[in-house]
Amino acid sequence: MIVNSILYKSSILKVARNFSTSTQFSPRIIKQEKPILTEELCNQFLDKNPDLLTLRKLHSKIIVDDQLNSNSSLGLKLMRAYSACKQPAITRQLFDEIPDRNVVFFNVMIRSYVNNHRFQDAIFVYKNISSHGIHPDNYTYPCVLKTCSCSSNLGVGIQIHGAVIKAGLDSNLFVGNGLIAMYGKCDAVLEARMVLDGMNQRDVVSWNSMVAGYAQNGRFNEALEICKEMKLERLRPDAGTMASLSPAITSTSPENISFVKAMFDEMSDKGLVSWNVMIAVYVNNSMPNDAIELYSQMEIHGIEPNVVTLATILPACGDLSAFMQGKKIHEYVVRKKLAPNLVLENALIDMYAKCGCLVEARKIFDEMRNRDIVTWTSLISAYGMSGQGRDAVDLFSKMLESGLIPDQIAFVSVLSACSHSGLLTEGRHYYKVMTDEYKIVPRIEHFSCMVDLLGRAGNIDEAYDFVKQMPLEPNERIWGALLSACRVHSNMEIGLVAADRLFQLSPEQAGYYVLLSNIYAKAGRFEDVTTVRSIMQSKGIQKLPGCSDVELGNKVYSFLVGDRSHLQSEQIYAELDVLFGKMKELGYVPETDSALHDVEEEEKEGHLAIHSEKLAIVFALINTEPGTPIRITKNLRICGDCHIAAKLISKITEREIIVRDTNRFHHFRFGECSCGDYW
DNA sequence: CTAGGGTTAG
Repeated sequence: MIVNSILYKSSILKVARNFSTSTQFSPRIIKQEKPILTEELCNQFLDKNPDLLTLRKLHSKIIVDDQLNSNSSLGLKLMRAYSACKQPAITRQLFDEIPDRNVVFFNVMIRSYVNNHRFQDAIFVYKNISSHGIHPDNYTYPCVLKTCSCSSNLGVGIQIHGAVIKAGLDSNLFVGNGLIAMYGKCDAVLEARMVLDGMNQRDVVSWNSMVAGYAQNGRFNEALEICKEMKLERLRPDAGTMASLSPAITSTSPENISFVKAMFDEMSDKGLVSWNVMIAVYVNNSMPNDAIELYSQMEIHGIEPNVVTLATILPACGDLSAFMQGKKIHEYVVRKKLAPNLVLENALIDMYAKCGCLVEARKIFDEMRNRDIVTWTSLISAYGMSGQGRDAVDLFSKMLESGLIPDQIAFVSVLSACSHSGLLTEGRHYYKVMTDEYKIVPRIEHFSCMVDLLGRAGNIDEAYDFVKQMPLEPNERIWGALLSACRVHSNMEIGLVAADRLFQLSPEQAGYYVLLSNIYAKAGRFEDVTTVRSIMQSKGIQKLPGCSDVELGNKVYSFLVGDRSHLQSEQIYAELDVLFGKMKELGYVPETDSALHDVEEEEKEGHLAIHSEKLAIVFALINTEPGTPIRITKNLRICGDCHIAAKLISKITEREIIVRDTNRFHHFRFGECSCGDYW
C-alpha cells in the first residue's frame, strides 16, 4: 500500500535505493537520493503484487534498460504480475518475446490463461508445447487438468490422463489430485474414485477432491462416506473438506446434518470458511434459528464474519422475518464498509423484502452502482409479494431497458407478481415473452404461477386447460392452486377433479387435507371426508396449529392459536375485547367462514380459540410505542376474519400492520390492505 | 511455478 502511493508521486528510481536497504523508509531520504534500478529491486516490487498502474510504470523502466529487458527471469515475474492484474494478453506478449523458454514459462503462461478463465487458450498452449521441443512436467499437468475442471472438458481431460500415464507422472500427488478433481467436476465420479484408489500416496486434498466430486453430483451420502474413509487413513477433515461438502447439503436428513456438525466440532483449526459452511448448512436445511445461533457463537469465539458469512446468514433472517437481527447485520455492513458488494447487497434487499420492509429494500437497490439479474429479481418479487404488481411489472420493464437478459427465475418473480395482483393481461403477456422471445422452457413454477393467475382471476376453465396441456406432470402445487381457485369461485366440478388428483398425490401436507375435506363436505361426499380424515390420522398428519411470530427487542415471540400461556395473556385478551368493541362500532361482523383459504374452521366466533395473528398484533400494540409498525409472520395463510380485523385495528390504532403469511405480504394501513382484498 | 474449497434471487 505504502509502496504504491509513493510510486504514484515520485519515480520508481528515486525510491529504489532506499528499498534495497530496508522496507521502512523515510520520505526525507527519498528526495535526496538518485537510486539505480537493479534486478533485485525489480524482484522486490514484483513480489509485492503491484497494481496495474505501478506494474506498467516499472515495466516501462525495465524496457529502456537493455540488461534488465533481456533478463528472462525478470520476464517471468512480469508475466506473473500481469496475470495477477487480469492481463493475460500482456502476459502473452511477454511470453512471445522471450527467447529460449523452458517449461516454466509455458507453465506460467498456461496458468495465466486458466486463472483468467481463458480455458481454450490454455489448452491450445498445452497442445502446442511439444512443437517447441518441451515436455510438460509435474507442474504443467495439474494446471491443465484444472482447465478441464473449470470448463468441464472431459474429452481433453481424458487425453491428458493418457499423457500423464505415458510421462510416468501418474504417481505424482499433485497430478493425481488434479485428475480426481477433473473427473469429479466432469460428473465422472467412478473414474475419480479409480484414480484415488490407485494412488500410492494420498493427502487431505486427494480426499477433499473426492468429497467435492460426490457433493457436486448431489451424492451426499457417498460424500460423507469419503469423510469417514479419510478418517480411517488418519487424515483429519479440514476446512476444505467442509467447503467441498457444501454443494450437496441442501434439504438433507437430520442425521447428515448432525454428522457434519460433529465434524465441524471436532475440527481443531476451523477457520472462517468452516463456520460459513456450517451456517450455510443450517440455512439451506430450513434451520434458520440454528444458523443465527451459530452466527452469534462466532462472536463469542472471536471470529470476525466476512462478506460470505453475512450473505449466508441474511436469508435466515429473512426466513424468520427477524427484522432487528437483519438490521443489525446491515449496520455491521455499513460500519465495516463491506459495501459495495453485489452479493451482499442482493442478500440485504431480499432480507428486507422478506421482513416486509419494502422501503429499505428499495433504498439499497437505488443506491447500488451495479445491479445484476438477482438484484432486480429480488426487488420484483418483493413488490409482487406485497401485492404491488404494477410496480413489479414496471421494474421488470426497466430491467429489460437496462439491457439485462431475464432468466427463468426473473420470469417466476414477475409472473407471481401478476398472479398476486390479478394482472391477467400482463401475466399472459410475460408468459408469451418468456417462451417466444427468450426461448425459456417453462418449468413447473411457471405453470403454477399461470394456473394461479388464471384461476384466481376467475378463468377456471382456462386454468384447467392449461393444466391439461402442460408437458410436465402436474404436482401438488398445481392442483392446489386450481383447487383454491375453484373454492374462491365456487366451481365444484373442476374443484372435485383437482381434489381427486390432489388426493391421489397424497401430499404429506396438512393444508391440502383441510382443503380436501372441506370441498368434499361442501359437495356432500361425506365418505370421502371420512377417508381424508382417517388417512390423516393413520399417517399421523397433524393439522398444523396456527402460529404467529412477532419480534420485540432482540427476541422473537411466538403465539399459538388460542394461546394463553404468555405472561401478558390477561392484558392481551382484555385489550382485544376493547378493540372488538371499537371494531363492532365500525361495523365489524365476525366472519366464521374462513374456509376459503387453507385454514381451520373449528374456531367459531366467541369460542376460546382466538387466531394467533390477533394475539400477536395486540401483544405488539401493548409493548411498542404508538406509531411503531407491527410485523407479524404467520405459518398459515391469513383468514378472512383476521384480515378484516387487521384492517380495522390499523385504522383504530393508527398503526401500520404488516402480516407475512405463507403466500405473501399484507400491509394494513388506514383500514386498507395492500392486497386490495385479492389474495 | 504446484493441487482441492465458501455466498445471493424462485
